[in-house]
Amino acid sequence: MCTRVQIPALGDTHVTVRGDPAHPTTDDPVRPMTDENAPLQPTPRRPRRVTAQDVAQAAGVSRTAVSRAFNPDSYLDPAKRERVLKTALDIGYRPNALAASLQGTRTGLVGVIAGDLGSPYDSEVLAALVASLTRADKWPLVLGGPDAVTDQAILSVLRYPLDALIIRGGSLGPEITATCEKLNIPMIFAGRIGSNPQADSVVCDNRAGTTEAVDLLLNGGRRRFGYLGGPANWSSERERLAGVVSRLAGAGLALVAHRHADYTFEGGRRAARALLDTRALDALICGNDAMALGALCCARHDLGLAVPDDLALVGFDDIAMARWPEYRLTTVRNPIESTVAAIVRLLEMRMAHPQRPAERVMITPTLIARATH
Amino acid sequence: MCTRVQIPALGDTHVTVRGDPAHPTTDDPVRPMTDENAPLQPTPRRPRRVTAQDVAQAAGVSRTAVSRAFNPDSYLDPAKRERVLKTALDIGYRPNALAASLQGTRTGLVGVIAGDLGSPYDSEVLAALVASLTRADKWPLVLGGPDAVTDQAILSVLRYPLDALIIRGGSLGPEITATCEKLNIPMIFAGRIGSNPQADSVVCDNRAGTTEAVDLLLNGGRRRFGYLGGPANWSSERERLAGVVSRLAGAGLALVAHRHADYTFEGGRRAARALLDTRALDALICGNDAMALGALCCARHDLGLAVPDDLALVGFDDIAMARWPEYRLTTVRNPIESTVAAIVRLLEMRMAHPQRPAERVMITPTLIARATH
DNA sequence: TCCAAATGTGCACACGTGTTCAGATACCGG
DNA sequence: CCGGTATCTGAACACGTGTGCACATTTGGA
Repeated sequence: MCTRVQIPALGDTHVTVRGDPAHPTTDDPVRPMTDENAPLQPTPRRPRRVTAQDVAQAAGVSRTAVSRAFNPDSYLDPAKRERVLKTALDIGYRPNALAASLQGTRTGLVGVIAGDLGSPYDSEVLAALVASLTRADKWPLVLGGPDAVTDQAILSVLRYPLDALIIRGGSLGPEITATCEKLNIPMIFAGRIGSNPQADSVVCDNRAGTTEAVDLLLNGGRRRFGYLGGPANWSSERERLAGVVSRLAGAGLALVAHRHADYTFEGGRRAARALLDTRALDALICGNDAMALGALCCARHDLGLAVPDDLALVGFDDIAMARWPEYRLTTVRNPIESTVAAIVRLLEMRMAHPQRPAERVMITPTLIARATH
Repeated sequence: MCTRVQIPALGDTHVTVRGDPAHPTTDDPVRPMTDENAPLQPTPRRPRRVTAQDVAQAAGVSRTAVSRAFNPDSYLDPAKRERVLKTALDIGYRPNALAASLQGTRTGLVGVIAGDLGSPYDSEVLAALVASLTRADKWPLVLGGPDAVTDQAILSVLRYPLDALIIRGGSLGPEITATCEKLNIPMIFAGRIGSNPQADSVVCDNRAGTTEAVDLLLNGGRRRFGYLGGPANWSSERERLAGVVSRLAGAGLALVAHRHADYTFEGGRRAARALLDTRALDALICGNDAMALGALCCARHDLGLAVPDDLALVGFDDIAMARWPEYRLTTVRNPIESTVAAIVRLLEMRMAHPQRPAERVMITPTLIARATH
């Protein structure tokens, strides 16, 4: 009953505002019946939004003038423009970016595929990326979370006319890539070699990173190396491993032990246990910091090893916690700021020159020596 | 002159594109000239997208049929539907969700204001929220990062017809709230009392949380309490403080010391130093876990205090690191899963019943006793 | 005073989609 | 074979915006 009264009221403003979409009133006789099974109607339509037409009417100008008032490039009498903007503010009008995008303008929407967001490093990157995109007037449509980044989900998000798609984490089926290309949505890969080399990408020089780590430990006199990596099928992971192996080979050494886990603290802790139980190692290099911290925890608490005396430990990424006094983890910094800056730069270049050849930015990691080596 | 030439050329391909996307060749005679001052043209238009019309042409059906093929509610001959979907897949067509939303359908876009994303708890909540929204077929437009959530940014994002706006962190100017209401965009507040009580909100029972923490410490024989809080103007912060103060008062006690910091590890560490230097406390309650960990670090390393023997320490939130063996922080869990579930539920209810009265969900935190009390 | 140039404005179209409505086609009983 | 009905389909409109083009108005100079 209450709603009955309210809806015509709404419809009333509705009617006066526009020409005459008399829908609501025509529907009314039916409403009382449908009210009960309201849940049945699948999705109630979005309530009407204030439009440029409304502003025009309120300000006594043409709709065109309203449009021009909001676009600095178009000409409009300054006084009139001010008046329009004033009344727009009053009645709470915002130009509908979606309707505008039908004209061929950019949408400003950028898809961001963020992976499972489980690891602290991923979270830090996402935070920095979101902040940078916001500053660059690009609005990130974020896809992420454990098991949430399915092909289905990506296809759904591709229904929106995105200016670009940033892939950082998660893997992309080939049909997704193909769809993107057909839809003319440029892709920017970050963190892993782009599966198709004709897309922009930002990659870390993973080999150089772990090579440097091995060097540090060799100089420290370590000889019996272990490696604790992430999922073996990730290309970045393979590169990190390759850096370790090849540098060791250069010194006439080979890995004593070697294992893959899931890039998490707990996973690292468990895998480290299996790796260290034999006490055959004096150095352990980890594929990321979360696992390195897990390994550190394992060494200290589960096995009673002294770090770095009994065991040297090096991580990868340099997450915030690696700096914390409890850990002071020696690690290879995978610099977030430069990575994000590179992504945004590639994005802006791509927007400005859609046809330019793909660029690949290589980020050089730096060794951060702290207290675990 | 150059632009003069280019515009007809563009218009030309534009027309022919339907059948023949001959862009490059037609443009070619002009390109060499425009290439030089290409940066001058402000924003090149978004390249054309495959449309339903293209599919219709390719499949030899009407555009209407294509539309129907993608909407299960509309009727279409099954064989024809299949053929349409097939060719759509071939040429990589996806219905344009934005154009569709002009019809009044929901956009599926949800704004998420995530605050500065500095704290681990915020990141964890964001990750969980993004994942849940993805599963609920809602696509989050995330705004966050230090200094990135300005009123200007929020107004920008309001140009998109959002189905709803989720505010968790950051503060909202009153004019933003007003604009949202005028635009008919429902708001859902999480983590703090909604500034306007007629909006949906999910709040944690902060008072109950810190009350329970004080109880635990009182039972443990502590008497000289300190409190280390976050920014004093946050309502959630005030409630946590109030819980401490009032429970202490109930026991005939008062806070010995009391300080505000910025909710970060380092901030907590510094503030704890100032707070603990006098050694007048035997219990310290912190407004969140990050600061509690900082305080723990300070107690152990900077001051050489034994925790919990010299000092009991309790945090708030229960972030992942609180569980780590290095810390084993006793804390008040601010449950992420229930919070996010509540947000999504409120969102779905609001979508289904736009006119329903505002609901406020209270989340009850639970004390997690670990090793610092 | 008159004309050309400059300035300001509104009409009308386009964008890509969902949906209504009337018309076309197939089916079936008489 | 005919008429009625159920099934299927395409033309046309609406959604909210940007913009080219033509027209209206003002300005300046001779």
